[in-house]
Amino acid sequence: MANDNYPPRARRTGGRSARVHAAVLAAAIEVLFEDGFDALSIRGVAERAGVHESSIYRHWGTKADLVLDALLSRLGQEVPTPDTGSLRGDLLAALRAVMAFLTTPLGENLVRMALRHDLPNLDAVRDDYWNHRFTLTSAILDRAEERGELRSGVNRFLAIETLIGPLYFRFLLTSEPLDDGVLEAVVDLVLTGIASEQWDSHRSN
Amino acid sequence: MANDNYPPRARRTGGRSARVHAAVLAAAIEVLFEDGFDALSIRGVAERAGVHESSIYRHWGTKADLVLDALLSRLGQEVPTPDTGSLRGDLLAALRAVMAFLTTPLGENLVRMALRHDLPNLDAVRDDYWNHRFTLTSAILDRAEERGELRSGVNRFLAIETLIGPLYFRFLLTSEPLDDGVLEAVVDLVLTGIASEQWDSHRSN
DNA sequence: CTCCTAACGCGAATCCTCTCGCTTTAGCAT
DNA sequence: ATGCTAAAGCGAGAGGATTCGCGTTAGGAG
Repeated sequence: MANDNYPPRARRTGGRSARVHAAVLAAAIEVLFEDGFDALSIRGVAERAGVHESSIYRHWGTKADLVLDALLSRLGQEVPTPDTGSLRGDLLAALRAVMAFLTTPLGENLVRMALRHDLPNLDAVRDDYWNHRFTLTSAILDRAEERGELRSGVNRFLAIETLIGPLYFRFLLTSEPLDDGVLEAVVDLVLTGIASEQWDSHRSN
Repeated sequence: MANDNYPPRARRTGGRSARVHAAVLAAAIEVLFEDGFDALSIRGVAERAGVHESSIYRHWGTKADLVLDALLSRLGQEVPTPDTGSLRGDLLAALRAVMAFLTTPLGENLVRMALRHDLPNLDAVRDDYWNHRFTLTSAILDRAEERGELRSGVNRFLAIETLIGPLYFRFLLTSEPLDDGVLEAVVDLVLTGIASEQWDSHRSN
């Protein structure tokens, strides 16, 4: 491969391509929210978008990739990170926001897509997302520490995982309802736990 | 429907049917562990089992149902519930057992199947499983309470969820490694949390 | 030992996913 | 405007899931 860098011909991202791209994503979201992932067929999306099937396969390769991209294209609005003035209030509000997101068609579909392990490019996206979310949630703990509400040296990562974990556990694996009482209980449990110096051996923050 | 209860003709569960049934499940497990769920085809399983494709469809209906049944048929050995003498030791051992199970082909496949929401009969199976597991794990807390290591009134359900949740969260949604240090940290966090009387408002055990 | 019929074997047919090679349209650089 | 060619349209085709109707085999009850 002596000459690998030909002058790369200009990609065509505007005009027809952009139109097709947008129409397909919009149609995919529609079908997905109406009928669900299993019932979504590429042919159906193609027809609804007024586009040929093979165009979809050329651009996205597989049904899963298409749906993932469609969902991500809608992930504009963040799950908010609140500032209520107290650590407990902030954590509770944050968990409520997660719960609200999960009970959304977008949220539920996104989480279920994130569970797949057959999408090579998904790993990077997922890691980015969680890093972002952990950073945002860490701010809650930072503020509490500045306020003197939380001692220093608390491993944010583990604390946040212990808050979020039970929530996703219920949502994904259990038929138990996800009510507000559970959120409060988990918050109080973790709050007490991280307040103790017994936990200092697990810093590694 | 005046006469709904005909004398039900005897089902044929022995002989050839039993042979076919067993051969299919065995073949399904083999293919599943060798090639994974996506690569498993009904035709392949049928051929390996020396059985006709339509027999599989008649008995199981869908690929997902077949795989679920095959996995459940192997779920003989329980995840052990240890008795180390201390609450911390028991909980740690229990989480280690869960982790060990998850890193097993059987365990991982089973969990991923449990996430599906397109299997109508799965819900009951899953609920049974978790009830069973929660009962077993509750025994750890019961013993600790008898030993005087744990105050009374602790909501076992929530405590166990908070222990297990972060584990599954990492396993399913994060690329973070699931090492022993995490388990210890979670156990210590929950242990401190449930020891506090601040948590008494969330009994409802 | 003998029926009755449940469960199996067989193959056609439908509906998708996904791939390919070829033709046509239409961005974009000049 | 005009040419180059990326990206879209089109249709054939392989392969797997799932369904059905029909003929055959072999449990199991009497």
